Amino acid sequence: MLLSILPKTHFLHSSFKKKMVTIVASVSRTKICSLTHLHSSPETNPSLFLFENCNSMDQLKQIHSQIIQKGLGFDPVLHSKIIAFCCTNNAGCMNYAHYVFDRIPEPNVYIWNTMIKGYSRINCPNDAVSMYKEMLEKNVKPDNYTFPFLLKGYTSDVALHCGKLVHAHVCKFGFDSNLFVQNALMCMYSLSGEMDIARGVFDTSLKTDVVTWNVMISGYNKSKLFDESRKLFNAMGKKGVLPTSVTLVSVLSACSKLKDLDTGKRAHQYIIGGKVDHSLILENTLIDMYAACGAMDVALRIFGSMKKRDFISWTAIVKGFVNSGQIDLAREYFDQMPERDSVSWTAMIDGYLRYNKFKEVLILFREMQTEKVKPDEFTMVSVLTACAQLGALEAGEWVKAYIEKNQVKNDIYVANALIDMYFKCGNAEKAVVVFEKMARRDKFTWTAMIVGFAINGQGKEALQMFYDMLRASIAPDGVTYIGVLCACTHTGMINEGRKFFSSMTLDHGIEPSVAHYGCMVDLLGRAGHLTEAHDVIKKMPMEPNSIVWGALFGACRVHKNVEMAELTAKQLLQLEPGNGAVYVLLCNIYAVCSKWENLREVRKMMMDRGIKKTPGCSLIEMNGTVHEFVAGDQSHPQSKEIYSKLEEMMEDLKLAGYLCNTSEQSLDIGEEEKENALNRHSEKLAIAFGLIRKEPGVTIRIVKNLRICVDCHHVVKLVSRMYNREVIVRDRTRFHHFRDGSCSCKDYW
DNA sequence: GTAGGGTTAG
Repeated sequence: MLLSILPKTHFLHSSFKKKMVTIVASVSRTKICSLTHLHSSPETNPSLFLFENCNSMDQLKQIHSQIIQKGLGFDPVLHSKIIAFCCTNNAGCMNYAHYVFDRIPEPNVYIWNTMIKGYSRINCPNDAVSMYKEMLEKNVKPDNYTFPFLLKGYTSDVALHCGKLVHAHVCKFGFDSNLFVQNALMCMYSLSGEMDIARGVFDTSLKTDVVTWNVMISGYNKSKLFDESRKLFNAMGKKGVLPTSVTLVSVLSACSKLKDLDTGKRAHQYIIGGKVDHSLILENTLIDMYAACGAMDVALRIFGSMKKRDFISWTAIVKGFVNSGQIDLAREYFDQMPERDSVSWTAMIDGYLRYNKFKEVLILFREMQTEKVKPDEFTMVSVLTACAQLGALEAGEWVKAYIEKNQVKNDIYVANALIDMYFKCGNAEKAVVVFEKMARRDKFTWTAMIVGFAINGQGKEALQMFYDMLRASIAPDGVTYIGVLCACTHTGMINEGRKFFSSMTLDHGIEPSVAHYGCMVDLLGRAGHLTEAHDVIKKMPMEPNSIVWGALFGACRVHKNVEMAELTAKQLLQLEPGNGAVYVLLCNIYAVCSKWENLREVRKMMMDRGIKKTPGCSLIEMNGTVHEFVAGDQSHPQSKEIYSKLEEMMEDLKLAGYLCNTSEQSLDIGEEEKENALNRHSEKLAIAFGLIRKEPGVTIRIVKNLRICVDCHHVVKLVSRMYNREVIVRDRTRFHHFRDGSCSCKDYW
């Protein structure tokens, strides 16, 4: 457009140098070119000087127009200069470059290269590829510069799609032994995750330099093959190739992931020895490595001696304290940070998540918003996981809406976390909606669906998912099979469970872990096959842990088998002498079988050993806030109302024929007292609170830390019918969906 | 006349 309205060019002026000075003065307020510069210049093509200080497209266009005015419009060197500016300068514009390019009758390979480089630089690999193709069509042969420029702009998609073809061209045109081209090829293969091919190029290259090694090491890091990175670092040491700071950054990052303090220290030695340049990035990776390896003293020393720190330095320290379990210290440093980006916030949020401080996660997330830091997809995964753990559906829904409204990157991790959140909040329907909308599904997606259906008592759907997964050619892993076995357990599918247990090894080569044996014991035990379950324990190739024995123990309680319970309890207490739950469960069993003498013994044992039972605790969410109740809790601000509602509720139930089931009460006390204690169970308090505060017809959702007791289970069933209220209780192992007087678990839990 | 490599989080 601009060029078409420019005046026609005339002839070459004799006093060209003088004229150019006038041009410079007139075309721009910025003095592009100084007089001294001009005086010391060659007479041949003085307009080249104009480009030296040009720093905007505006200036470039004016220079261009003057060039045309002066009749230099056909000078190939000046064209190259214009294109080079557009293709390499930050202010450059590729559309303008292409415009000029199209007006060159026969561009040489240098100009083609520059155009390719330009498109790569602005991350338009497809345009770069088009240029390359056009160049071949015009019979211009690529040279050794062409391929590094072309490959530089590749994204992983383009690399996967046409990387190998370009590699073939490299060989065809005879550049496969050019060092720069080889390095570019390796870099391209690393990008598409094809490290084996990258390694092939590396191994066959006759000439290498330190960049070659750096490309390979960072490539292995990209593919999370940190052990290979370390091996290459060792190998380059043996070959006498000196690492640069780039090498060390990659190697230290790998050491951080591998928690390899020894290699990390060796890398550090190069820095101490002054063999490489210091940089902020290098210091940050050093801190990260020491912090990840638990050497917080060294990490802090480096941190303290740094002249300049950025939020990555601070975040590395916060993360280090999180790793070492010092969450309060992590918070102290976090609070002191002069600046925090979303990564810093996520590090702290993730810290709370890892130490099961889920409420703190939500609080911190809210704070993050008041500070106007935009959360990213990593933050969302952590927050959604916390919502899942809390069973906080409202908060989870809010996060989902936030993601959509703020266009946070909705990747496969976020979708997987959403599925998990919905299932752990007892909402299978919405989990399915997320699942169906996903463009890509991985092993974790399918496993989340299988486990999700399983814990929600939808065994058939879980197994259907498993078959769909196999049909989609996604290989299951050990965790997938935990879900499959769990689905069989929760719905009493014993034969299917047996079948899957053997097929996991036979068909998929997955060796059962202790957890899988635990599932089998649970499956058989719950169904009443106590002896067979015990046989599984006896025959398993590894030492049974407390979870395995615990599964059998639970089965003994359900099936009232005192003898095996005692045998199991003995094993359990050997493994975990301080586990209060075992004593409590043993008391329960004695109570169910009215063995009061034994019960008293166990209680005495508990007293002597100072063992306390884990207090039952129930959570209920109200308008995004999580309320927590423990048995007999009176700390809630609405406590009075809650207790009177609870009393009213129990009266209503009694009128409807409810009889208190105190059989599981281990206390050797009077019936009335037992009943009283039962009535104060945390889930009953939470339900009473829910009935007061939640509108009629709104589902009441409760999350309990322990297994729901027989009496509470019975009560909730009646509540669901009498008040026409859907109640969903998530206990330690699974969900109970109560509707119209019955429970999804079919009383099998 | 033009080339290549790096840090933090699931």
